[in-house]
Amino acid sequence: MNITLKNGDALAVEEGATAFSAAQAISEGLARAAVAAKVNGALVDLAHPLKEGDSLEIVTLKDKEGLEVYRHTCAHVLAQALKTIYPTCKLAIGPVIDNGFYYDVDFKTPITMEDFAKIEAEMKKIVKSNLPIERFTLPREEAIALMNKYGETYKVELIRDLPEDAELSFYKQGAFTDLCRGPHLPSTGKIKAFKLVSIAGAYWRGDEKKKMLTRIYGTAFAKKEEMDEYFTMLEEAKKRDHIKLGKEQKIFALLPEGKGFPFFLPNGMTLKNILVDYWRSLHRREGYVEVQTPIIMTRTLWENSGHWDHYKDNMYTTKIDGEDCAVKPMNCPGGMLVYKLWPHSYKDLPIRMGELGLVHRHEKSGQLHGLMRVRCFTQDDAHIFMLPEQISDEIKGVVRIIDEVYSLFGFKYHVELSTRPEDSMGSDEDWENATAALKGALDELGLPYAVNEGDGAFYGPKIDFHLVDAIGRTWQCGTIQLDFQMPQRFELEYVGEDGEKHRPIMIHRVVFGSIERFIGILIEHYAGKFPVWLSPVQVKVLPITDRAADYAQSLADGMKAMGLRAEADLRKEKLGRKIMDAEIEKVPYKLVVGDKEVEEGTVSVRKRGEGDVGAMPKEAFFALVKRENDEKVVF
RNA sequence: GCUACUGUGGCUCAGUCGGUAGAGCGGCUGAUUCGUAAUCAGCAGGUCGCCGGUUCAAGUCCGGCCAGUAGCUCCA
Repeated sequence: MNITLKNGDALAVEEGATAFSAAQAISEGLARAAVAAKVNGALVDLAHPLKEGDSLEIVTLKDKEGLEVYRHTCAHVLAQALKTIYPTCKLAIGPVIDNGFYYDVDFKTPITMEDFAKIEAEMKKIVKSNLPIERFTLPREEAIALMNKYGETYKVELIRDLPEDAELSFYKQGAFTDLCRGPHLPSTGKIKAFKLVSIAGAYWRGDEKKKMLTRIYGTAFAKKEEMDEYFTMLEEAKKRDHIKLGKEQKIFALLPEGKGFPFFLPNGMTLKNILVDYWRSLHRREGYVEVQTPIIMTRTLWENSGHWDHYKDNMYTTKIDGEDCAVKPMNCPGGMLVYKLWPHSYKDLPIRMGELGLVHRHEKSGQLHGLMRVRCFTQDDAHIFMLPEQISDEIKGVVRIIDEVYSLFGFKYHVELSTRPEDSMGSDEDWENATAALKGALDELGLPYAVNEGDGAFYGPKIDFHLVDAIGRTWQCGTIQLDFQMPQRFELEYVGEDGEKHRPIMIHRVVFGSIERFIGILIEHYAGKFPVWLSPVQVKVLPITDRAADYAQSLADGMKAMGLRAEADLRKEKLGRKIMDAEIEKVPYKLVVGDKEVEEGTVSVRKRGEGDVGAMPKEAFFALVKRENDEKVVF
């Protein structure tokens, strides 16, 4: 019989062939590398039988899905090891995640990371015995009976919650059987490199009202070297931790007196102001105006905007002269009020109204994390009011800005479209139109995107931008949200060409997202080594002796006069010490000046990451730094 | 908020079986004027997160609270 391979070739295989035997027919090497297969597009086990006309793709560890199958099997090996060592533990779920896998387990007595060695040893034993992994299915009642027999009450609950007609598949390796959709490796011996990573509490089914189980995280890689690389990356991420660097480089401070409310120190403020200045000049160029609306406004406003209904748990409230008020968690209602101050003509639209708005949100205490998750932050917000026919151009304009900004910092990014969440307001029709409008703009731009069902804002669907940092982690920053609700609730209007009143369309958008968080991301992205244009101190002048002090100071002053950020280190320390301190501060340029430089009017330049790069006339150096500062050079 | 872990001078950390607190860096003072990652000496600085308990005795053991960290849930 014939099957079609992924590349369109036909392959003749015997009756009763499986994905594995087909792989063998192609080459023994491919069969060895195979971990799973895709038959007619669906990921299946290698033992999956083929029938006439099937299309087949062999999945190896080089494929994302292949690695997932591999890790999933590793999760089962973990589960088997746990059941061997702790026969009374109950298994919940054991899925694959981005960098590995986990298994949620209910232990009679809790375990700790100290037990990992013992568990890993048992896992190694299972891998070494190279147990074949077999799939079988059972009718619902028999499946429940089997899991009850093993005391797996969580699995029983899972089965009961599956749809009536769902196929219940099990995977058996040695004496261990687990409910699982699969697919899996053909045998446990295929696993080469794995490690248990950490342990944490996790609610059964993610519900904080349900029991907390023990989650054991692990990871697995095709080769030991790849795993080592991964752990090296984690170490690197640890070194870049913005909380650590933010403290070392005196960028921000977190104090118990303001839990979740960061203090910005002089260096951090320099950084923040640079970003804000850049943001302002960019938005001026793009035809935005800027407003500032109050931080505290009356409860009635928040009721009108819908925030009171949908967001009040996260809002700080207060009373002023007996009137209920709330601190803004979002800027939009203020923006609506500004729009309504005077009548608008269709000729005025679009109005692009920016606001660097300080918002406060009561996040749960356990959620707070450095600058990444705080209780007050500055959104680089803007509301664009427009005619229906302007939607596409405006969205494209915002996408262009976001692209320009992220590229400036050397970020790559990907895009997601988030649709209507359960807790939301507005008619289905509005939501469909809004979602279609966003989709249309993305399609016209040819931007690839993933759809994130149910993850939109309560007032409208959104396009999210996830940027990828220097070590491959992703962060959600920019969003574009289309909103039919606010204009209705606030009865926004413009007078059209026909002399009639119409309702404008509105989008909310942010580029940085939160400036505070963006700074956190930048710290980790650059590992604290900011490019010249972002560095709080760009140049440090280091006189070797007191005789060069005046010259050093004049150099620093000269650069300051040019709008650069320079300092002279006039301490009575040896040069080595001054260099070390400036290196620790991660200053991009150090200028060593001694008698020779004073006499010649030169500077000896030491560049961050490169060391001594030789002497040059001071004017030449000034021009060089000035250019780097103005060009916003990224490295 | 939940679970686990952590909390010792400004910072990084040591402190054994409960016996009354230690280092380095930083700061201050003095000396040193030196060419590409730590000059030397002296001095000051701590209710060991807070409150309570056990004990002749608590940084150390127990309980509560506060704060932080890793996750869960949520989210920019």
